[in-house]
Amino acid sequence: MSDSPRSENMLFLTDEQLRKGIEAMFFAYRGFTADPDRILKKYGYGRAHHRAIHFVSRAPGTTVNNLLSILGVTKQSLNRVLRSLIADGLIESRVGTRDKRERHLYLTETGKSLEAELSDSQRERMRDAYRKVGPTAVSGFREVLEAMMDEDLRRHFAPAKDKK
Amino acid sequence: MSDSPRSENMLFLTDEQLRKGIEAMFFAYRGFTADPDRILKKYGYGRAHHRAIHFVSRAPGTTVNNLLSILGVTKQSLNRVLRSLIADGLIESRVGTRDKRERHLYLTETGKSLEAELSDSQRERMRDAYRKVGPTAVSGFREVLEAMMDEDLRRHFAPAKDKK
DNA sequence: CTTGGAATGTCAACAACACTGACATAAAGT
DNA sequence: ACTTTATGTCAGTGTTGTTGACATTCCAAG
Repeated sequence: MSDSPRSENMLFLTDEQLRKGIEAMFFAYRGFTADPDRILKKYGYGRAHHRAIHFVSRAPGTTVNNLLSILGVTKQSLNRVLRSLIADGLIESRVGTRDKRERHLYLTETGKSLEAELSDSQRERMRDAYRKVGPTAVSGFREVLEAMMDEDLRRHFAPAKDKK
Repeated sequence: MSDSPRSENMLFLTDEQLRKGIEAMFFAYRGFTADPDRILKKYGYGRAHHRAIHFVSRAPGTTVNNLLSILGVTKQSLNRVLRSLIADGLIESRVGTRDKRERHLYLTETGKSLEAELSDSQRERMRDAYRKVGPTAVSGFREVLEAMMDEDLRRHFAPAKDKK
């Protein structure tokens, strides 16, 4: 391998290419959060509320502790957000039946409707982007994202991926 | 095309697939910023400082106004960050020669060294992810990201892409 | 030349949301 | 009984966004 047969395949690993990837990530994430941010502002909420709503919607009945480990914030920080969502009637907190220390979280009808409004807007942007580039690019996109996550995050993300 | 030959190619546009893409974006971005965040904390800086340093490094001599339109924040917000970076001797602000209202920004040697430390760590993560998935996936990744940006952001991002 | 507006940047005050630390309560496990 | 776990709360702090007010500089119309 004197002439390094792989070298032509490694051009995407130059510092310049990587810098472009970094900036693309920055700008894309901004675009990605722009629509929900606009909607949230109407209701006086922020991104933290969106994340809580999203993951409660994805896993109804989840506990506060579950949410904490997924979101990776402190309980004080999460609690401030949950308190306002519960007070406003978007999230319902039920004391656990088996373990009464736990609080299980559910979206109310109002909560579901905000969740739908938020995820519709975000899905629409993602759908537009996906449609533009086609399934092959999308699959590459997902591969890179998963490779970029921390290992412990991947666990939360795709727990049922081994059914291949 | 009575049986819709494209339908099998549209499976990646289901709500479930889109939701997964949304979450992947969330988790990947967190991993993406984790390393720089750790480094920045050592010096008492935050993400805003990173962004300022990054774009000053990319375009030395840029003006505050330029930076504002790229970063999409208010000038007051940027100014606080710039002030501390200038006070700490990481960025140098030179009054414009042609237009004395403008301030042109440059990294000092100290600034360059922090920039290198930050971008090295971020590039390393991106390089690892890229290596894992290969050039085809990377190209798809970049395509989706660019499609997901806002149009006005894409302008800042790839101004010299027409040399095809 | 002067005056007034536009562009550029700075300072001050405030809000959102993350953090740490300390503490309270209730329930479960040993 | 004692410890651990799950949750919630209070107080304080830091980063980063916001708006408002203001200073400086440039430029162009009178």
